[in-house]
Amino acid sequence: MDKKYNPKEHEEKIYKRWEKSGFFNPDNLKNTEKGNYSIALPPPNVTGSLHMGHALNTTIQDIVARFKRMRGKKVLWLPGTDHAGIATQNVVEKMLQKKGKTRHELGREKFIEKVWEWKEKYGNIILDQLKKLGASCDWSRTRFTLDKKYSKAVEKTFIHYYKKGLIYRGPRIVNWCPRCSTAISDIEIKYKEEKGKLWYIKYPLENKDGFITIATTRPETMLGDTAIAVNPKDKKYEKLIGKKVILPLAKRKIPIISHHLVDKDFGTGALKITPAHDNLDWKIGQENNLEIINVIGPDAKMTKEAGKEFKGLSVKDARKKVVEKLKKENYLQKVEDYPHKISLCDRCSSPIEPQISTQWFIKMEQLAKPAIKAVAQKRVNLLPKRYQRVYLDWLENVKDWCISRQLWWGHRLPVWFCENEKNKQCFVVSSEKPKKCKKCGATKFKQSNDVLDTWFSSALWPFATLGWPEKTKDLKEFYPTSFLSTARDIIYLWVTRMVISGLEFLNKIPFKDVYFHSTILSIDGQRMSKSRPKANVNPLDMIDKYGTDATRFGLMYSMSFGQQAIKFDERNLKASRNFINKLWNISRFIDMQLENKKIEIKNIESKTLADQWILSRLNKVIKNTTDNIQNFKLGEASDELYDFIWHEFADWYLEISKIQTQNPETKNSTLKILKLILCNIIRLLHPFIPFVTEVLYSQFNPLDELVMIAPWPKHKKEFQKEKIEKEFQIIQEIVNHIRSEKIKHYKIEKQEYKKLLTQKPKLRELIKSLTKIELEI
RNA sequence: GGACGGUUAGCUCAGUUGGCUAGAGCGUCUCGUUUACACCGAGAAGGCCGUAGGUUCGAGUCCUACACCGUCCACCA
Repeated sequence: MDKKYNPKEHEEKIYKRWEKSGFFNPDNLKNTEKGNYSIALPPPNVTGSLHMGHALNTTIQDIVARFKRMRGKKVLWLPGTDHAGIATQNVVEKMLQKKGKTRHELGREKFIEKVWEWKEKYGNIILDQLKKLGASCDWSRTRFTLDKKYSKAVEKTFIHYYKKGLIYRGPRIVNWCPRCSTAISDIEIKYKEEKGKLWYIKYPLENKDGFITIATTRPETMLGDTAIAVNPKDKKYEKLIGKKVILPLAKRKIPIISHHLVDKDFGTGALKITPAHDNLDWKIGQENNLEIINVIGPDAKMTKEAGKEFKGLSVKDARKKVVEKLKKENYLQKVEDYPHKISLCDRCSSPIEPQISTQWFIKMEQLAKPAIKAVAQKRVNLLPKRYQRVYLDWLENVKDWCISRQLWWGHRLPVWFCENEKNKQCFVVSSEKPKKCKKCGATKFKQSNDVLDTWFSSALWPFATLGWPEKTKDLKEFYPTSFLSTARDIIYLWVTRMVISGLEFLNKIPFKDVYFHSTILSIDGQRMSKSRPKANVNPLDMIDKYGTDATRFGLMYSMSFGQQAIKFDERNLKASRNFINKLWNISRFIDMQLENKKIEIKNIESKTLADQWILSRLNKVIKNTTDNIQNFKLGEASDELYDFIWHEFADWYLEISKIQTQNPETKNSTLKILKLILCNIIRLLHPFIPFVTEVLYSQFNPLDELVMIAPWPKHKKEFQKEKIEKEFQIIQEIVNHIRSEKIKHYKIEKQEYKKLLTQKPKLRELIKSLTKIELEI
């Protein structure tokens, strides 16, 4: 064995050995009478490249998968990727842009071809990166959300909801991203604080002197105002309700109405209503039958409704011009600085323009109910516990979900519009092109141009990957899945919707335990992002520098169960690399001690206090590690293993073993115990640091066996002895004391210590050997 | 505005049901090449456990308020 462990020499070879063994595929596992255990890998986007979050999440899942495999479960960890509608389309569009082309020039079919080409070339990079992390996924079952079978499942789902009356279509105000030119759902928006202004604008009252002042952050939208609203309880405006004002610039007459949602304490307490470009205004507009005037188009430019002089201007320019004119015409009362949040597209960071557009929605209230129940009744176990509240709060107040997107890359809606001059709104919902429309008699059809929200298909991941809607063997064996590990920022986007669809289509929860892991931040406490390359740590660089095992262990070592964020500290990886090297050298030492002798770990005799102590400690550690992994407390488990192996086994027992092997009476029993402990810790560590433990396992097992499927250590209670541990602690205390005081002669004072050393005179010898000091009792 | 996290050694973090003489890794300092390991060993220094109250024989741990940092939610125009 080399003096140092060099990960690069082993990792690739070991991974190939695992793949060759076939044991990533549950069908090849033997002795799996303990039942099935399945995990669906949260599918990374095809556009994704490995970041720290993936490294963390993959490690967590791999530890659980390997642990369960060693515990005799038939483990399936199913991998795959997500087509990631907007994200992927954007990437390919950008690529085309560099060549000076747009997707529209190419046309839909050609463009989709291009995206597929891109996907074939780059889409699996991330999966290869997961392999570098040691992921024990069954790659033979890899799925993609746009696979033919998967797409069938998506279609079936849509048709099912439609037939149930849960899907409807209609004009609504939606979050419109002008850059992606599509609608997006409420949860695909992010917010950014901006130093804005609050403009106070006077709206003159009709036929009267005087005016009502409103405050707005978006003066350009006033061109589309169709009312002013005040709170019905607001006394200062009481008498004005029902009156009319003249809208400045446009010179339209618009009514003053009342609505309880108007905050009388904000601004002047009067709110201008632009139903076409604001959520609240839309709502108030609907309830009051207000006219809708679209002044901003889907391209974020002013429309002709905005008036001749504004038409074609960008929102920004229109704002400038509107403000100038208001000032000139003396409508502007004042301007205040006003920091506020603007909404941005989560994918491309363009400002969202609320727009009225015809979209498809799914009614959520009824669907949410069983999903609420499942978690409230703990059939789905969300961990850490506090996230149950987060999950429930959202579902209890859930809004309808806009599922249509004006993109090309994705699952096209199984909706066929009738090509009929008279009725352009008539359509048939069907997986195949229909022959004839029963409603309007049309025989010619055109499929809807919209595709479904990416998350609509992701919602089916736990079962569509297993072959649903067909009743496959896999579905029967591995659904519901056992465990989901994911980031908490997709609770709403993904987790809730998987629970909903699992219950709707299979009448069973999609997973038993859900663990929301910590978010990895850079060491300055900021989110890692591409815009700050220095703070953004690439896991592959870490693997290169410290090896995969150290990267994995370092992540686990920095983690603790409930915590929300981890400030990534490279020092933990370094410490882990050193720990792995320590393990390597412990093994090397034992290997040398064994002198190629075949020592069977049978009939263990513990002849000394140290023997009994280390066996007691080992068994306690086996128990705790097992419990901790079972409860997903992987940080706690790795901490304990680190401490036990380094500071108990190596620092104490190994040193004592050097003395014990000098004595023919204790030599053999000591060697046996050394080997026994080592074999156990190799197994306990395997889920965490799979590569080095596999190498070491081969070193001590000449047979071509893999630790990957070796049985998990059993906790033997009879070895665990409190009294022995206490006695050994006394020895440690005495030795530590002697060392710290650097004394040459030591007199034992404590009665308890005297008693022990009188009872067991050999311990005096031991202390002497460890400290080279004569004891006086 | 609401909800949830965090605040413990110079840095990054552990501290279960209240018993702590508050721990680890890194860093600093002092020794050290002895049957594995200098990616090592032995040791040392370093803490009013965010602030202020309260409960208790006893509080880092429980309660209340506040401050700062962070995350999520909301129809703050």
